[in-house]
Amino acid sequence: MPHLLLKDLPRYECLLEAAREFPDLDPSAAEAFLHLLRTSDEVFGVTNRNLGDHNISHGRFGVLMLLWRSAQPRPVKSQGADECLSDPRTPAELAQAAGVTRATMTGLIDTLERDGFVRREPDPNDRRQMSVRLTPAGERFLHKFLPRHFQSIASLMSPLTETERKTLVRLLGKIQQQAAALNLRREATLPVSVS
Amino acid sequence: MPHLLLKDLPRYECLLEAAREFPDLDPSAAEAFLHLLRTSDEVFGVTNRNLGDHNISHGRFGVLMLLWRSAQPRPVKSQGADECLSDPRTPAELAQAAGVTRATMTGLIDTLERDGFVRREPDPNDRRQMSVRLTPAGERFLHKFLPRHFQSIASLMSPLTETERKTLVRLLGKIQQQAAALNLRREATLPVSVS
DNA sequence: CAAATATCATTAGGCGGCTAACTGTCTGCC
DNA sequence: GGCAGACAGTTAGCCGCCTAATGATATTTG
Repeated sequence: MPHLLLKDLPRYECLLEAAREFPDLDPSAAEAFLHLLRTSDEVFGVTNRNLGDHNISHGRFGVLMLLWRSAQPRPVKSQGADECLSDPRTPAELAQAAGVTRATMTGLIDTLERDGFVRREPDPNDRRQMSVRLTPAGERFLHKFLPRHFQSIASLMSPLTETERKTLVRLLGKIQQQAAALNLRREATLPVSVS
Repeated sequence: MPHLLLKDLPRYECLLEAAREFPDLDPSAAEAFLHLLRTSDEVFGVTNRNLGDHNISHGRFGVLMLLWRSAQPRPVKSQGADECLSDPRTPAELAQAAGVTRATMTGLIDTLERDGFVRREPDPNDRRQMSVRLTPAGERFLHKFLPRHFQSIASLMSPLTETERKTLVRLLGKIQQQAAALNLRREATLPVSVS
């Protein structure tokens, strides 16, 4: 299920050698970069295989999770301040929460509806909008699948101690912040030169 | 360019709460898992945008890199033991090195050839095989693009010190090994039950 | 030597990303 | 009240990933 390339990562000495030809190449940065993409790809593959056994993809699973969270009755403190996350129900909200375009969400909901996990209902107040909901079958699927999913994640991270996990999250956070900053800077500069 | 979902990660307290309902959920493992996928997706997006400016995708770029490495004259120590990596030339070798299927590689080479970066040539010894080579245009593209690419990577990793980069690579390595082990175990057990 | 098997590249069809363009509906402003 | 613009969802078309099947060619083996 890989989404990107370079199965065999170049050894560090090779990066050093290549850096002689390309002064912009920072070997330790490149090493971290390659390992990050490679590892996440491998991890993605593991969970994707589990999902594949149940004929579901990562994207569809994400939608089900968002809808499931919305469907929870929120027993206590239901009106107390902001909950953990809001309750997306419309395709646009789901797309926003999932980090995907609305067009893509349309496709995901299409297949989920076809497979009976989800139902579209027109919104009585705003006839532009739809309301998407989990069906009982969708809920049954999640209850059956989630324990297995969580076990996979726990197994994947089992080689790391609690401290190491915190360290990993902290380092990843720094990269994430930098990536977001770079993306923002592009969005700020590009639209001027486009069109 | 995201490939997976969950733009807004759940806060740690939410994971703790959810863990009460699902005993299999290990909160720190789930946190690390989500951050890993999210971060790599963001990083992927940054480099993919740079590539997109030049009308090239990550997958195609990987193929060009593999071919470029093959085309290098290897000035010194050219016969001395194993080089950094071997020299894939046929679609099957490229697919193997890139970690995609041969069918996918056919598609990648199709578009690269259409855009003039690559050329297919029949192998005179084995008429089943093709030989894929960089064109001068492909080489020119790499020489123009690589410095920019390396700068992006260096910028992405700039918030991390050398020590932190080593730590990150070490922790990722542990996860990668575990993921590979899980994938292998599946491959060992599944084929028995299949067909 | 011929038949079975393996291997190479490709094709066909599905899925899930994307962008761009379209349709219908609401909103805000004159 | 009516129209311009914003917004929701969809559609169409491209790309890259997959699996499965196909046809051509090598290789192994009886």
